[in-house]
Amino acid sequence: MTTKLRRQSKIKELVQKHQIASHEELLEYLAKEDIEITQATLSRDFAAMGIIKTITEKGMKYSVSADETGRDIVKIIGFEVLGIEHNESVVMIRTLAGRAQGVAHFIDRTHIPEIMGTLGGDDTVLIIPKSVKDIKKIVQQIGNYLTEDT
Amino acid sequence: MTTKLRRQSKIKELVQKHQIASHEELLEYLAKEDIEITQATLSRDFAAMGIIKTITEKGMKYSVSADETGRDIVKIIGFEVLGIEHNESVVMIRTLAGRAQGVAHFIDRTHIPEIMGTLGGDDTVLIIPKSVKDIKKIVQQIGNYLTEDT
DNA sequence: CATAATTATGCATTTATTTGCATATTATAT
DNA sequence: ATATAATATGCAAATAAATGCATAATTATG
Repeated sequence: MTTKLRRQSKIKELVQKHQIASHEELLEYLAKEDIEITQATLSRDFAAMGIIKTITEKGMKYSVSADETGRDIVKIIGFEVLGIEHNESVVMIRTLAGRAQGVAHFIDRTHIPEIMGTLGGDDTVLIIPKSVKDIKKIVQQIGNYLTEDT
Repeated sequence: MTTKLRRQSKIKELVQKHQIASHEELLEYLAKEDIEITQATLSRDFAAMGIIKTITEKGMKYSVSADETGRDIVKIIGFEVLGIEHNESVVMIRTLAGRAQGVAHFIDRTHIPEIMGTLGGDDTVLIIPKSVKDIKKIVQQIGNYLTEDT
C-alpha cells in the first residue's frame, strides 16, 4: 500500500472515530500517527475522498459522505464499466460482477434529467429514460461523465 | 481522462469487440486508434485490469474477467471500505453506499477458508465465520488483503 | 525434446502525479 | 461591515508511477 493510500485510509479511520471540525485538528491526529502533510494536501485528499462537513448534535464535523462524491470515484466507475448499450427503449450498462449497484448509485447522483429511474443488478445497470427520445442524450451524458478530465 | 485510463478503456472495448489471441494483435488494433505502446506496457495493463485468456468455440481469446482479478481492484476496495468491525459472532464491513456487493465479491474471491459465507447488502457486508473462534483470524486476513503492497 | 512465439519482469529513463508554498477565496465571528 | 480563521488552488519542485528496453520465463508448436 502506497504512502498516499495508507494516509487516506488513516484519514477515513480518524474522521469516523473522532469529532473533527477543522483541517488543523485532523493534521494533529495524523501527526500523532507519524503522517506529516500540509493543509493543502489534506484539502485535496478531502476532495478526492468525498469527505464533507456535516452537522451533528455536537456541532460541525467532517464525515465520509455515504454517497461518495469524491473526485476519485470516476476512475473507479471507469474501471467497473464494461460497456454501454441501448435498444429502442432502455440503456444498459454492463459492469464487472457485483459492481452494478455502485455504478447505478453513481448514475443516480449525476441527476441526468432525462433519466426516469435506474435499476442495478449484479453486473448490469438498467436505465429507464423518461422518454425513449432521450436515449441517445442519456448515453452521451453518461459518456461525458466517464471521460471528463481527472 | 488521462492517457493511461483512456488507453485502458479502449483496451476493454477492443477486447470485447474482437477475437484477440495475442498481445501483438491487440497492439495492432490500438495502433489503428493512435495508441502506441510496447508489449511490456500492454502486459502490465492486462494484469492491472484482469484481462485473461479464455477458450471459445473459435479458439483462444482475451476477455475481461467477470470476476475482476486485476491488481488494481485492491485500491478500489480500499476506497470503498469504511471500516471492519466484529462482535462475538459475525464480522461486518461497512462500505460506501451501493458498494457492499462489489466488496463481498472481492471477499469471496480471497477464498479465506474460515469464512462460511458472505452477504452483501447496500453498504454493509456481513461475513459469517465457520466458527466464531475464527473471527479474529478473518479480520486479520481481510486486513492483510487490503494493505498488501500495490 | 527443441525451437519459436508469446508473455512477464528488472532496471533505468521518462512521464505523470503529488505535494508544499504562497496566496486567493470562502466561511465564521464580532 | 470588517477582521480573523479556515479552506481551496496555481505553480513549481519533489516524488511516484508508468513506460520502454532488453531479456528472462513461460507457453505453444513442430
